[in-house]
Amino acid sequence: MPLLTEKLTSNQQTVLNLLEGTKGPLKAYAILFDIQKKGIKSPLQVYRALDKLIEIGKVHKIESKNSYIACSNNNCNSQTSTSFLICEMCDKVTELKKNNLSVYFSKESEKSNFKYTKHNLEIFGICQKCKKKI
Amino acid sequence: MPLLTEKLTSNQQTVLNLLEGTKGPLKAYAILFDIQKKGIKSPLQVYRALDKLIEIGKVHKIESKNSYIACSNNNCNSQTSTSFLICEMCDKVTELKKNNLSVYFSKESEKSNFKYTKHNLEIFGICQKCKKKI
DNA sequence: ATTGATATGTTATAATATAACATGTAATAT
DNA sequence: ATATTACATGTTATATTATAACATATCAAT
Repeated sequence: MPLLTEKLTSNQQTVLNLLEGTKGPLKAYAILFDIQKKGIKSPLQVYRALDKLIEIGKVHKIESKNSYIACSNNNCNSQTSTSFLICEMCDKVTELKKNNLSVYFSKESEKSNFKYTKHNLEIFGICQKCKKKI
Repeated sequence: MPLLTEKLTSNQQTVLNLLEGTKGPLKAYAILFDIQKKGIKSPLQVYRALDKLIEIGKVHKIESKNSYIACSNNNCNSQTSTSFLICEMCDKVTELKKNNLSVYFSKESEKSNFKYTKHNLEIFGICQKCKKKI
C-alpha cells in the first residue's frame, strides 16, 4: 500500500486541517485548544495525531520552537528530512523546497565516516519583509 | 572586554566542568543530579548556567534531544551556529568542526531573499563504529 | 563607598510530552 | 461472516523540560 494514498483517521485529519489552514507553526497545546470544539479533549490525542502526520511527512516539527507546521513541499510524503528558514524578527517560518542539501550533507558526513540518513536544518536570520523595516 | 577571557561564575564552571568531562550530551535534570553534591539544588541554577554557557559558545543544545553538550571546537567562543552528526544506533554526537557550512547556508538563504545569521544542523545516520556492527 | 549590572537561592508553577490500560474500529485471512 | 490482527481512540495520571517571581548576594566600575 503506497503511502501516498494512505487514509488519515479522523483525529489525524482534524489536526492536519488546522495546520494546513494556519500560516505559521503551532504548538501542541495551541492545536489542542483550537480543536476542542471538534471533540478532541486530551494532549495525547494531539500528540498521537502529530506523530503519525510527522511519520508520513505531512507535518514537520520545528525543534527549536517545539512547534509543528504543515509540510509545504507538495510531495514530501514519507520524507523526514527538513530544512527551514526562521525569521528572528517576525518568527515567520519557510520550508526550503526539496533541493540538493541532502546530497551535500551526505558528502559532508562521509568525511567523518558517517552514513547519512536524514537531517534537520534550521537557519535563523531576517526575512525579506523584515529586512525592509530595518 | 573580549569574550575569550570572560570569567565564569561558580555555577557556570561547575556545569561546564561536568559537560567537558562527559563524552556525550546530558539532559538538564541529569546535570542537576550529577552536581547536587556541589551544592546546586534547583533546576533553575542549571538552566541559568546553561543559558550563559550557550551564549558564550562553550555549550550547545542538541534541540532534537533536549540535551546539552560541551563545545568541541576549541575556539568556538561566542559562536552560536552548530552542526552535529547524531548516530541513530548508539546516540553518539559529533560536532562538525568549523567548516564552510555557514557560507553555503548563507548562499542558500539569499536565494529566498533571507539574510542568514546562524544555523542549527542535526544530521542523523550511522557512525563509523556502528556501521561495522551491521 | 556607591552604584549598577549580573548572578544566586528559593519556591512555585508553566509548558511540553509520555505511560498505562481499557475500549473501539476497520481491514484481512480463514 | 466471523475471528484475527493491527492500529487508533479515550481517559486518567504522571513524567519531563523549562520559566516566573522575588528577595538577596556579589563584584566590577565609577
